[in-house]
Amino acid sequence: MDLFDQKKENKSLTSLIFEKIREDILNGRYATGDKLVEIKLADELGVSRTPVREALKQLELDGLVDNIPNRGVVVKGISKKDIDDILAIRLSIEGLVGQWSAERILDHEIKELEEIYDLMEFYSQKGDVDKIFELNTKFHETLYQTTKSRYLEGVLNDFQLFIKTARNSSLKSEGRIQSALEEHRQIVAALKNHDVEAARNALVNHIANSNINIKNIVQLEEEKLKAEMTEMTD
Amino acid sequence: MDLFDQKKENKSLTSLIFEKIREDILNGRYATGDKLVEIKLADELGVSRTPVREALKQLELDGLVDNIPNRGVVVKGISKKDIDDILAIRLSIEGLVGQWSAERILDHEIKELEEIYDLMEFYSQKGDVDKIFELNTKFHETLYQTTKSRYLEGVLNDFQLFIKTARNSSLKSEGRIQSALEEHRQIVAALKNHDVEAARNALVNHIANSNINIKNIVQLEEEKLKAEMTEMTD
DNA sequence: GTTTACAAAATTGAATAAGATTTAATTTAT
DNA sequence: ATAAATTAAATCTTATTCAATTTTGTAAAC
Repeated sequence: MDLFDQKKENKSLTSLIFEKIREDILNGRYATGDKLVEIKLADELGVSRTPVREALKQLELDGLVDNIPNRGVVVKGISKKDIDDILAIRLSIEGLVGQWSAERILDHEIKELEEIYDLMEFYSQKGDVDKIFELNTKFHETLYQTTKSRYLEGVLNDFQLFIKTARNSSLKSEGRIQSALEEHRQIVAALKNHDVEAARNALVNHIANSNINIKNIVQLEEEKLKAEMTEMTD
Repeated sequence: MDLFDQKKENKSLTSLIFEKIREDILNGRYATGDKLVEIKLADELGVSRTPVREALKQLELDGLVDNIPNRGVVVKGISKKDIDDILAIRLSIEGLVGQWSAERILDHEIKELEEIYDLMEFYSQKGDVDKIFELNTKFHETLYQTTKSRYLEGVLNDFQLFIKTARNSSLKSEGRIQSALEEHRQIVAALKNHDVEAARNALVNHIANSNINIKNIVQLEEEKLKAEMTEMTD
């Protein structure tokens, strides 16, 4: 595989492989229960076992795989229950994001959020969903940065990544992009005024709405999957 | 070093080394900015470079060290600001712990918490502070388990570990053990009744008090340190 | 005295080999 | 057919090697 021929951005092979496998798990290429064999992955990626092992050890810490000593690693992945859990935890933290961000955000960060907002508006008019996905993720990542808390940022970035697929499908549902845009607008406005309470409310409101939407989508997709399954056996 | 002569509990060398170095960082044996050289650590621990490398990669993901490609890893550690951050985040999540625990706790888990509580009471009468530290950590770990949420559990266990030192010193302050015991009692009582609101309140109250205490201790210790520093230069 | 240049040393990154250990699968013996 | 023994497969760990990169030490140049 030529993915790793020229190393990018001064990153180690290990971290590239880590991100690749993580992506493959979160995108569903590897399903829960799949066994990840070091030498297979190494051959597949065209590297030696060493960086693969290191990446797998990191994935273990990330909770995406189980590493049973002397037996190897199996994929854990993200279940529907996991998504529910993450959404609830996220909801109970995002108020703090609003508070800290309103207190600590810098002028250039406000500008950055405004730019992302404008771009989202632009691409929503063009109907470019992929760009919107990307910008939506970036909006929240940038927001997390403004809190100046590496722990808050770390936890929420992880969560965001874990539920990425569900989040993206949810944005496709009727009218969600428009409402999300309006919610983003309110968040930015509150932050611009450094209004702690307004920022808290705007963020909690946004995440609560997002959660409802994501849960609906996950539910729908599960039912669709079930219908397909019964169709198969009929 | 004979720490790793006979491997414990079916754990890999890598994870033992990971825990050892993490412990050394959190206990202050390695200070922020210290460089961790693979071969030195390997010699020190009497193992080869490979498991040390894997452990360091895990520590990087844990946020306790920075890994700069081709330059090595340096210790990040936990600053006073980090502790403040973690306390605030913890406070905003623990309500959820109360809720989920009250909804999902099993009978045998209630018994387990009661036993830990009884033991803490016993050792507090004996004045065995180390045992109390241990039991206090165990109480909260057990509590996190009862939520049946691997993410909530994971995040909070990490946080608890990161602020372990501060938490322990805080328990030493006058009367804190007694008040903490009373708060634990209220938590268990609420959980036993599966009373969601009461559990939320009891937990938020406990964590809020704990936070105040920890902040005071951290503040005091910092001032003491500063006083010593100026004493040196006088 | 400070800076610059360059070679040497040290460290990490990655690959590979090899033996030990553990687990899983297969065969053999009863 | 079950139990025991053997074989096979995969991981764990050590060890060695080479390349790439950074750091250090030294000397020349300003």
